[in-house]
Amino acid sequence: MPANSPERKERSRNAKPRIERAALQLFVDEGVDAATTRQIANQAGVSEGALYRHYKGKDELALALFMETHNRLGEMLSEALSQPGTVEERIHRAVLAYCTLADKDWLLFSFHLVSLNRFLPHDTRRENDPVTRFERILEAMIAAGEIPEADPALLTAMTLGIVMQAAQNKIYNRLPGPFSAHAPAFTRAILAVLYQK
Amino acid sequence: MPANSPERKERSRNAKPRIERAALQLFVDEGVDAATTRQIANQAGVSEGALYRHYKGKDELALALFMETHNRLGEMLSEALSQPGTVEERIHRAVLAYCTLADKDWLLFSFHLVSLNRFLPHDTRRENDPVTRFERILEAMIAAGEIPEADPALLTAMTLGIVMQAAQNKIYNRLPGPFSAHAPAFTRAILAVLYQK
DNA sequence: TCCATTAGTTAGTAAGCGCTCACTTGCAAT
DNA sequence: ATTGCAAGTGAGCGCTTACTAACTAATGGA
Repeated sequence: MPANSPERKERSRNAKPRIERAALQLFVDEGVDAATTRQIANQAGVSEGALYRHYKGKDELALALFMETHNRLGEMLSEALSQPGTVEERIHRAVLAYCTLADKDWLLFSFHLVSLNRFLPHDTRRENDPVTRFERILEAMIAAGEIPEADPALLTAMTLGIVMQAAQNKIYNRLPGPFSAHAPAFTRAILAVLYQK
Repeated sequence: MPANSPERKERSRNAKPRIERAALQLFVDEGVDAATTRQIANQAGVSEGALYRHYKGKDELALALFMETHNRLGEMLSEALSQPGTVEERIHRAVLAYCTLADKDWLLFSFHLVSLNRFLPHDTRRENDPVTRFERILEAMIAAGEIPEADPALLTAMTLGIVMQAAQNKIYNRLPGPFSAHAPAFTRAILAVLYQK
């Protein structure tokens, strides 16, 4: 043991991103409640207190990570669908945007998907979340006679389900490869449902 | 205060079902982890210890409630799909079975749906769960030439998504009325995806 | 009627949790 | 060099939680 290196303490830098990645992994694997702040800190190679330099607490951390995807998703969907073009083109743009977002950071995306039940309030009608926005677009398409008459809420559920359940199954390792590889299939399936009968 | 009724202790009967209903409600509303044993007992009008007469602990209670739906679902799906008939008839039977199960006890069904992420292990290939069973049926249909060639895993995800996302949206009060009211629409949409292009 | 068994109650405990706080460290501006 | 501040540390605190144990009440068959 050299006398000139007496117990150097290793102090870590860039704690914030390391905490976020560790938290995401644990939140997805164990669930937000089951993942403890100590686990997160250990996994991040950081002390527990560091978490509270950047977030008010565990809940705020989880919410911030969720909202990162949620807000971005809302924007991307709105933009993809409101741009001009045929129904086919607009749907395809939306599907592609969703898939690309998923592939860009699969862990962050997974967390959003498995946490929807926790963060979306169960009763109130939200006005601006991705689902509601999508429903409004379908309503407009029906009103414009671009797709056949149908219940917009039901159409929304079914078509979103096509893509979202596929993502769920990918989390369970039921679908290999990048998610966007299936984008054309999703688009075709959605159109088949929209134009059905 | 009458002297002949000195502090009658009200002891409750039928604790087990009362505990189960209270637990379901709290599990769905707050999440399994957030719902405490005390909350469950209070909501059930029962003492906390009563829970442990019937279940080893909170986790076992939650798992039992989940499995009640999960196993039954596997059976119903298998039966509906393996009975003889056209593809249309078999799919419609399966959809109807799912919807009927949902309507018969919506709370129990909701709990199953929102808890899939907690109870389905994330990595292993399960051999006999409802999703895998459904995928095998689709494989067989493709092999028999009853539906066009396609990736069975992807078809499974997309078609299940049609119904399951609709159920999710019903939990969020986005779809009014009984769930089975939409069964014909589900069947049509699924067939549109299966026969697509 | 008696007693064995099941079902429900109550008070309590140990463990684990999120979070705080006094402290240290490195960097940037002066 | 000096200093101010943002960032990181980790022991420990207060509180909640799931669970237990000793007890009591009801049930039903011999």
